This record gives sequence, structure tokens and C-alpha cells, in this order.
Amino acid sequence: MLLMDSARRAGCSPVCLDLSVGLSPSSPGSSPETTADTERLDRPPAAGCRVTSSLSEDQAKTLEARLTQVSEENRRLTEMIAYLYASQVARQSPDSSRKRSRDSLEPSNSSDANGNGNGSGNTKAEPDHAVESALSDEGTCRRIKVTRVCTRIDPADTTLAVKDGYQWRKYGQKVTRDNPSPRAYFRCAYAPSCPVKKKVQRSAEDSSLLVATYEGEHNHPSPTRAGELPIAASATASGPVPCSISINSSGPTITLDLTKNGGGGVRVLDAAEAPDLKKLCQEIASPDFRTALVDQMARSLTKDPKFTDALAAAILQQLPEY
DNA sequence: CGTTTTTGACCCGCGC
DNA sequence: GCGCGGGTCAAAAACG
Repeated sequence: MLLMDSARRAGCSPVCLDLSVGLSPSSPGSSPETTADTERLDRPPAAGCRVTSSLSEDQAKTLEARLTQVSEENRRLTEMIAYLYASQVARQSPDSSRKRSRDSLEPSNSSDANGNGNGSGNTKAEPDHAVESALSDEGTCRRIKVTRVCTRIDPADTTLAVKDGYQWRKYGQKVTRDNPSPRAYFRCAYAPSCPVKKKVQRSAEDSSLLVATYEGEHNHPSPTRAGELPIAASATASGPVPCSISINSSGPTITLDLTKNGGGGVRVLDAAEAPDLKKLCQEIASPDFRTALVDQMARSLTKDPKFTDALAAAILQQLPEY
């Protein structure tokens, strides 16, 4: 979110803040906020598509100029992301790592997959699953998975409820120093057999953003999502939504913004899981990721009325007049 | 009446 | 040793 703001301040359109970050220029990707127009600009038409061939020379030049501009903005944002990411990693203090290493001594269930249930569950009627991130700890005997999920909520909503498909029991609430809004502590309802805990707190910067931090992994299926894949697997399977990339100011986390469509999980990485940006980019550039991304983009675009309208208009132009 | 939530007290690690 | 702050406990209250 901050990055998006920064991008706007820097005069960049959020349109180009896409997943082509760190990838080859041909990599597909777009923000959910991307308009149909830009979407067509970002990518050359597929083979056999006759749309561009019907454009006038002026239109072609305009489009080309626009493409150049978008590419330039993309490049600048890529650099910005890399810079911010590096800064965030550098800011990781020894304190925080010590704290997390202490956490890692807590009981954890590492035997099964990442059982974090979020994504399709979602909060409120509006499925506005905004940001996810994952933290993993290594270097100790045991390993506890820490996942951060941000959900867009109504600022007036005072309940710290994140409907993620699992049942939770609240066991405490505390006002923390760095945030005026209270932090709620939840344990999985299947405790003590399931050791997962979560902390939920509004973002200090954006009260409409609810930040849930999950610790540990569920050792049971979600009561409401039985049969579905756990987060990490589903993220790859369903594919990440075309999304903007932001950097969570609260920590060294690269987040993927699902603000618009919230249509599924997303592979998320942070400093602990992705030691450097290169690794992150390699992951994003993987064939599976790309395939899932293309699939998700197609689904997203077909849901976008602007896109369908533009497509219909383009098709209409190609129809012979009778 | 059983379950869940609330909330003040308590515990523990850390820095000074 | 003391204070601070985050995390947890557990009794009381609220809820269905």
C-alpha cells in the first residue's frame, strides 16, 4: 500500500505495478486495477489476433508511446521495490530475530503441509482479502511458520474477527505500545492438539486494515474448507491473482495486493523465506507460477466489465457491416 | 447451563 | 534489581 502511494507520489500510475517485476519483459502480469486498455497495451496481441492490424498509424504510435511509458514506469517501480525490499531486510534488527528464534522453540507441527486457512473464507460480505505474507524461521532445531494476513475491513468495525475458515478461541487482548488499537490473541479451537495461534490487530497506519499473524501450522483440515489445499499449496495451485506488489511498512515483508478480486490464495514471500530478491524473482518466474498467473489473469479479466466492454467493442469493430 | 468472551492480574524475557 | 512490554492465565460476565 505504501509502495502504491509512493508510486503515485512519484508520478507513476499504479497500472504498471505488476508482477513483471524482476522478470523478463515478456512476462505477463497486471494489477487488478489495470484497465482493459492498459492490459492490451502491456502485452502484444496473441498470434492471429487482428485487432492491432486494424489500428490507424496514429493509434499505433499512441499505443507504442503508451507502451514505452508503461514499460518505463514498470522499470522504475521495479527498482523502487528492489530498493525498499533491501531496506526492509537491512532493517531487520537482531532483536527481532532473537524474538522469533524464541518463538521457534515453541511446539510446532511441522509434519503436515502449511495448514493456514485463509483465502476463500474471508472477512465480511465483501471478500476483500488484501495482503498476505509469510514468515518462516530457520536456523533452530524446530521451525515455526509465521504467516501474516492483512484483510481490508470496515474502519467502523471494531471486531477483530478474521474469517479464515478455522475456528478460533480468543484468550486475551492487549493494547500494545506501538499501536493504539488493541491486539487480540486467538488459539485454534482444536487446541491443545492444534498449536496454532493468531494475533489480530488493526494496522497502525491504516485502521481499515486488519493484520492477522498466524503462528504455527494447523494439523487438521479447516472445518469450512475441508478438501481444499492449504495456503502454500493452494497458492501455487490456484495461482496468484494478478496483483500489485507492495511492501508492508510494518516489517520486512513483500506483499501481494489482492485488493480487487481476492480470488484465491497467493504465494507470499518475505525476507526469511526469500533471502534475496533474486530468489523471489526466480520463484515468480517459475513455469508453474506463470501458468497459474496467466490462468488467474484470464479469469480476473473476464470478470472485469471494463475489459469485457472493451473486448466487445473491439469485436464489434471487426464485424463486417451488413 | 455449557460455552465463549472479556479483562485485570500475572509471568517472563529483556534492557538499563 | 527494577521497570517495561508482550504474551498468557483465569475468574467473571455475557451469550445462546
